[in-house]
Amino acid sequence: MARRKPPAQHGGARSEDGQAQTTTAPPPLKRGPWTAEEDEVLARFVAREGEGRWRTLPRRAGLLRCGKSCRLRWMNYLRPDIKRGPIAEDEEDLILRLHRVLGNRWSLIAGRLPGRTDNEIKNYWNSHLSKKLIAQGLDPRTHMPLAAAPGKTAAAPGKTTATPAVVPPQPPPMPVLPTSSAAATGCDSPADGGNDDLAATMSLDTDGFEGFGDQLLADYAASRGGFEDVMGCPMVDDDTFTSFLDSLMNDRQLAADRKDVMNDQGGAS
DNA sequence: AACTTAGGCAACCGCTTTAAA
DNA sequence: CTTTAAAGCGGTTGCCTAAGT
Repeated sequence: MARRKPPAQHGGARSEDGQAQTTTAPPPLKRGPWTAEEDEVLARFVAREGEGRWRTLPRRAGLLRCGKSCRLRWMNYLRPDIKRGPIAEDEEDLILRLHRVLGNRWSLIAGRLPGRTDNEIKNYWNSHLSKKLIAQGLDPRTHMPLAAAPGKTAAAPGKTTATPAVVPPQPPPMPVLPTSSAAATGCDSPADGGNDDLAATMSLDTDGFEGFGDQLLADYAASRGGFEDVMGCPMVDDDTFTSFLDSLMNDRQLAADRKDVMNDQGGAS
């Protein structure tokens, strides 16, 4: 399935990055749904030449698509390791837990679900899981009870009897994310719509919020033998981060960690 | 049976980050 | 150090289909 507005003959030639083009009359790029033939051409080309150099790939492969489109098609559909079929219950549970920790970091979440793409998870979240949380009276962005969200008085749609099952009373901890290329620099960029935005939308005190996550990560990392602290951002390697995530996604561990942190903060501040 | 509405999802857009020149 | 190109990411769009009226 795939639809997009028809070629639209780009109102002013633009590159795949949306930047103005100055070069001479490029062939009109095809847009919209991919055909089986195009899929085959792309798959065969990538199998032969490997991934990368997406910008020049269409020309080399003989496709009338922009490189971005080729990359997306490959990443989200043609890659051989992509898992097909509905999201399993355990996968759904994992997504929920990861989202509670990571927020809308779809690529990071997808990285922990082998065979699933960020796009797939994002779509699944928006169409299924967010509604599921709302039905449980939880804010899908914060995983906090809707009624308790500051500035919001409205209860869940089906408010009356549908009280949330088990509600974590604290905000999700937000560690620095050193995994994957995008997060390789450690500190989250305020401009990437990541944790800072999330913190803001959670209407939480930012310092307390960050302190909470950092403190939790610090405690954890310390228990693992410590870590560097660069520019105020704890830096951990991928293994540590993975373990950290694992621990966060273990409810009992999470509860214990949170209790410790809350005790620390309650007594210190 | 015909029409309307809502859900699902692939693809595109715009922006940021990273790497190379 | 600055500029530019390439890649990656999250948000959004819009079509198809199923469900509802």
